[in-house]
Amino acid sequence: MARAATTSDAFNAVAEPRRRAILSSLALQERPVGEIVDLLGLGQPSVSKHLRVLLEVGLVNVRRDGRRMLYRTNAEALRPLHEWTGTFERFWQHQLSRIKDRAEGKSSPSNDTPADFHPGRKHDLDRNKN
Amino acid sequence: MARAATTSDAFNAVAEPRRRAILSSLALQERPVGEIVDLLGLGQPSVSKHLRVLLEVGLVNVRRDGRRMLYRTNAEALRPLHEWTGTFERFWQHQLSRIKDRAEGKSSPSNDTPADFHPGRKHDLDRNKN
DNA sequence: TTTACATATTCCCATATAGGAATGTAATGT
DNA sequence: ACATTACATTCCTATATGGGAATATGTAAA
Repeated sequence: MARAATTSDAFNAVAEPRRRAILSSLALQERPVGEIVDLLGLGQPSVSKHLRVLLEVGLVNVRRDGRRMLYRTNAEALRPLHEWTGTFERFWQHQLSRIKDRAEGKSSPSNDTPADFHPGRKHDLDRNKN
Repeated sequence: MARAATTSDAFNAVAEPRRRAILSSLALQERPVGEIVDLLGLGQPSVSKHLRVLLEVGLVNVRRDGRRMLYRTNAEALRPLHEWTGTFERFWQHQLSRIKDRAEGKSSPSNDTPADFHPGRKHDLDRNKN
């Protein structure tokens, strides 16, 4: 099998650095495609295609304004990522505090297994794949 | 150009769901490969290859114990991911309060909320193979 | 209508998968 | 030495990708 589609979930979508750059540029304000092209110095078709991927996984929204399409980041779609990585937070905190604890003669605290990420609902975009 | 290598960074490495499962299973304690194979029900070569990817981006560590290789998650390598997604946190918090405000009947002064537009409702996105 | 502008889509293709089978390699046991 | 255990690597292949050029689509202006 090949790699999972970039449109399969937010994890795959943000694996591409330009898409992360696009998301950052659209977090504060919506922008037309051409502005993203100028800002990031990418080709227009390339930006359009990246936006399409982001749109399919719900990471951005669009609305039309005349002949322009205004895109905007939908931060909510990044929460699964933040929460999954957050499951590991105490492990790296542990490492930092372990040195201190050791110096203070404390015993190691409780542990629990990080959650497996449940992909949850995919967008209802893949109706076409049988 | 093709897609970036899975080994190019943590973002690409964790895009694969099995690798995320592996990371979760190794966060708490180190395990030999065979145990991961049993736990996740994957093929041994497959697990070895995933571990190799994770190792290359620093998401796991290894140490040899006799004929076994004991792997362990290095949570620290997930911090960049957590921090990057964290930069968007205030945006989804913003959205949540907006939703709450609406549910509580508070009036929203101006319409700074771009109409939520989701593709795939009107037309089917034909994702055909060429 | 004709033209210009803004964006989306198509075509082409070199590249990196991910899985399974087969095989290689290292360490241990007898 | 030989068999066994535990992993790693190689070979094979269908598939999705991302970029650029060319083209299509859609909307507004002349």
